[in-house]
Amino acid sequence: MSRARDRNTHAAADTVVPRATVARLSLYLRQLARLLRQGNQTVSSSQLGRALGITDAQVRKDLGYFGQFGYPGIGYRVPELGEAIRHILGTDRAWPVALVGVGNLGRALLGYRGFREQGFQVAALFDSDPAKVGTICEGIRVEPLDVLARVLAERGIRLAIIAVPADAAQGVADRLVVARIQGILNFAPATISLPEHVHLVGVDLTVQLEQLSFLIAGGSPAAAAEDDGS
Amino acid sequence: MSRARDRNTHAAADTVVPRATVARLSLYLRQLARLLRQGNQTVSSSQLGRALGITDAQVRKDLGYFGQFGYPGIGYRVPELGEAIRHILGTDRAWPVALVGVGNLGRALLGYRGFREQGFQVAALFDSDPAKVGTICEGIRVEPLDVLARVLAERGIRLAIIAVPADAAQGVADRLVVARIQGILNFAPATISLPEHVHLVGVDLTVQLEQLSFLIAGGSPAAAAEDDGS
DNA sequence: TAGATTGTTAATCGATTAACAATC
DNA sequence: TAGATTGTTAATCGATTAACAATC
Repeated sequence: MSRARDRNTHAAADTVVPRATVARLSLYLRQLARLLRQGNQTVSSSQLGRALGITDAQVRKDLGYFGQFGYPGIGYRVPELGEAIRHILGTDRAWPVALVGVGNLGRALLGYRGFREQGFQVAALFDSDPAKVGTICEGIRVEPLDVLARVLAERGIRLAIIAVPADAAQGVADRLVVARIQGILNFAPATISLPEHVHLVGVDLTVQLEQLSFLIAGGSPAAAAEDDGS
Repeated sequence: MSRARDRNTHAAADTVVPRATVARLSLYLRQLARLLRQGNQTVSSSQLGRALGITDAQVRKDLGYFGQFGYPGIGYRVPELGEAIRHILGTDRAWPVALVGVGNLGRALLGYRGFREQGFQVAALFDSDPAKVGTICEGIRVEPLDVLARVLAERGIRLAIIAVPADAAQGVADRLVVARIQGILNFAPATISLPEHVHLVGVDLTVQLEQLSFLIAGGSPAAAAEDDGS
């Protein structure tokens, strides 16, 4: 379809892509959306990098893992590169996801517009609390964990979000694995272990919070030793 | 006080600690809490590493940035190491934080127990929506952004959480900087830029979600090129 | 003492950056 | 054509792992 796509579009099948590269792909996509809104038709690796605080070489290297998308002397065509990245990330499709845990955090995630914008649609809700089972949130009935496997299969769900308390997280993960889940986004502040073939991405607020605390509490080993000066 | 603390407890003042090391410190702390609950008095670097899926050398190296906490032949004393890490992370103190943006996500964060458990206490709420200003959430009055500087100073707040829409994030960040904030935890899916001296930790759900999508959509460059084979 | 385990230095691995021929 | 910018290889940088003398 697009010119760049016609060209050599994949590296060797066994090339390993660093996680950091995939994370930056999301940032490129976000910046491309902004550029498109502003009416820019092309962008160079150095412009893209400058906006995100990374080098131009990094931008080109990241994209280079997936193919050739640019035009020497010109740069990248904004709409075309956006489409290509969306395809790489798999966000050019709709992903139905299951949300396990309809507590405080779970309900907030359910109301989070960003999910739908990114092509993720919560298609099933689960909770272990009998008082919550049967209630309706955002139009979806809360199901008990027993029917996990059946519901996932019926609704073609391959992704799950865990938003349960830390001590319940591993148990839920195990049940999701049995129900043949393929990827888990874990919000519980817990280290969970999974078989190789199930992908895990963790959003650990505790860790992030402690990072920040560390940074402002002093941040250097010396400061940690010096103690309460001030 | 404790024996380990008496010994050489800090590296050279200019040693740079990798962010990844700080993140792992949080995981060590979490595992130590579990061990303590189970009644373990000591733990070795290899036990700690095995529980978290990292090498024993990594554990010792991470701790080595901050001092000597172990006992050759024995390992680490669980309560003592826990205390030491809490001190390094700065979570042995209470941190009052400001929460900007009392929407869906903001209110969920407000109700999140994990914050308080980690020593963070939301001590001020802000929102730009006049309809929300003056309302009370969890016992705290929502203030307008105009009074940011005064309220932060009055309540001794050095940390802020941004939970506003993406297009408002940079503006809020700028106002926080003017109000002399020292660290920001940003939940808005936006790249924000700050002066050097203000610390930033981002929790970017979009990026995490796209990571997961990438992993299950294929994950390899080849899969991205192969297209819809399923 | 013998066995276990630390703290730390050296070796390895992987990711970022620089450089530049090829291309528009 | 001259100027700009890519894709990619080589050089650099930083983080992880291995190894081992010192210590309990």
